[in-house]
Amino acid sequence: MNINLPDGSRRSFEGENALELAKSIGNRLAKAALAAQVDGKTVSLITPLYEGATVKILTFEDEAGRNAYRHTASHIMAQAVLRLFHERDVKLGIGPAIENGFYYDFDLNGTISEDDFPAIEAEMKKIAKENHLIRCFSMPREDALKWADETGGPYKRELIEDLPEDAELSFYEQGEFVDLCAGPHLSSTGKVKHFKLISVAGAYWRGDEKRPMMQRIYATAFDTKEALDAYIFRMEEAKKRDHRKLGKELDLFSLTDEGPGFPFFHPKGMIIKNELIDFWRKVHYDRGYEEVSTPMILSRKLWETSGHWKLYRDNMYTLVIDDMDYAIKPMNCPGGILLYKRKIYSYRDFPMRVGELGTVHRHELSGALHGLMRVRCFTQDDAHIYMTEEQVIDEIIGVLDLTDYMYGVFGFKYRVELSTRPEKSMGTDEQWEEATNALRKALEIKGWDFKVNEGDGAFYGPKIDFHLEDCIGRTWQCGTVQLDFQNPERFDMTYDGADGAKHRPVMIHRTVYGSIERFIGILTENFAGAFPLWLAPVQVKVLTITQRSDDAAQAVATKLKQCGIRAETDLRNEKIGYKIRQARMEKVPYMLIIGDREAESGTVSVRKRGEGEIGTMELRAFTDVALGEIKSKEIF
RNA sequence: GCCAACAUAGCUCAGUUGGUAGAGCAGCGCAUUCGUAAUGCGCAGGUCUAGGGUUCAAAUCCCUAUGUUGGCUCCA
Repeated sequence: MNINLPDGSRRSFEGENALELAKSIGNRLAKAALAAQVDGKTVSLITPLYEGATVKILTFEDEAGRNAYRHTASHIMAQAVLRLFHERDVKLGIGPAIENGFYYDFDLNGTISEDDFPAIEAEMKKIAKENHLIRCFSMPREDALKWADETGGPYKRELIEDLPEDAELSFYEQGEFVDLCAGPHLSSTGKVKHFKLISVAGAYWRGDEKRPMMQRIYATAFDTKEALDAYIFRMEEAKKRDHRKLGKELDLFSLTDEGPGFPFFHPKGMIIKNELIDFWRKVHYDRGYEEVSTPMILSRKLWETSGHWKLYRDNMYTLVIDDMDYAIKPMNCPGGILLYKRKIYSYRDFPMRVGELGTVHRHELSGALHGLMRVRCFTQDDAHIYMTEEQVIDEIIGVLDLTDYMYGVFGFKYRVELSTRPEKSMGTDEQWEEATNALRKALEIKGWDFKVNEGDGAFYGPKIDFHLEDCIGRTWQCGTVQLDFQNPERFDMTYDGADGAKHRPVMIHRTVYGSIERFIGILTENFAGAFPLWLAPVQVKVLTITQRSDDAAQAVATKLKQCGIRAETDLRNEKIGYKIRQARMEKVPYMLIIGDREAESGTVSVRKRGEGEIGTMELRAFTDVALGEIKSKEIF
């Protein structure tokens, strides 16, 4: 048979499938081969090839190869669960490969716990060792439904029913186990060698909270033991950077049982928060933003006008004052709009950029709370931009540039998503269409890659979201740009146009940090607590070797503070090694060590975080370096 | 909110099959005055998350509540 290889070359070989092709190319490739890509479609290695096809052999290096490997591992896991718990009426859900692993959803009597993992893993090893051939076949719809009723179960039946009439219903079989599955899979169970079950969790069937809750087993699989061990080690290491752990160790913030989801900021955490705010103010002032502040509590009437009372009620904390209903603000916009309405605007005032560091309260579900990442009280670095329709694209681009610039200062990579109309929303389809297109167009002009997130917009408009990663790769939405055609109408906002007539302004809601709390969480994890100098709560620690140098050390610290550098002294009667160790654990960027020699010559011995001793110098030389580093917001 | 697991000193954690609570670090005191990741000795510190129940006896077993963790849902 003749086929084309990805590099464009043609190849003839004896045989009919990709496995035989791989063997003809080389033994190592045949061993590493997991699946094949035939004219762009991923298939099993034993799927027959056809004359003239372009074929790429997939290994664990390829995403599609990894997915096939892990998908097969998930079938092996399901097979093991069926064997072990056959008396518990196991019904299968779905079991896909995901980033870094795979899962399978089960519905069964009783619960699966982590205590069951060793038995499941042992059974999986057995199934792998039995080395069942994995065969793909398809069934007519009628037979497939019959299969579902007899063995597949109600969830599989639902999946079959939801597939289009003309869809091919493919099944994969390994030993006694058969599953409805689009595939592709490895050629046999023996190819799956290194796997580990990670956790069990509840998961609603098809992600719908009104449907039954399944038990999901998360697991991972790799092609070599080394890769599996390395992954497990990496995850363990990553957990050491968890902001909840570092927040406690570095004394930045805390959460108490008395206020679930309501964070407390300690003095050191407050320094970081204030530095972020100072930076934010400077950047926004430079870009033509003004700053306002609106009240925490406003009346029900306002929230009815804005639509929150109807569409956001479950998340609002309400209270009664003088027999009238009020709500603690869950968003800043309605208050901001009241400010807008205090006077009459001209088109000449536009675009008008109004910022607000607004603290909002939202009743988030208890199970959703997560350190500083998901809280019930947080400060948004909000801003509302009022403009004419012609100014919309430029203003969106301005916000995208601003966000890109600010994230760049922290060295963050981010992912962009465009979120469209949700079910609970207001406005006409045309308005949504127009607003969504404006956002899309701005992204296209920037030439940025973005993912469309259907139905994830705010209830008053579509949005562009910026997502940042935490220590173990979970992403959190931070910055957002939301286009709002609704509120200007609901609040009857106007401006005077060049034609002398009243016009409706367009409104953008936007944040860069998103929530200062969440951003601090992301910062902490990304820097593993070793904040760049400008953010470090303690920038310099002055350590003495003996108490003879106390006066000199105190003089140095005073001088540093006069220069605007956050300095602390450690004058305890302890050995220098002990003080250094402690300052290192506190991740202080610079240590200045003062002994008799330095005290006498008026110098400081400098230790830099991550580098160790960098030499003895005049204090003035050190402050020049430090102040330069602070000013430039150097990351490393 | 839902599913599961967990909750012991300021922190990190021990605590066998139920027999009445322990370590390290941190803190305090004393000695030591030391040159780049831990000086020694001593002292103090806990209604074992809360409330019920079983038992002669509960940190340990059972219920309930609260909180936390991993997910689902949701979201900045």
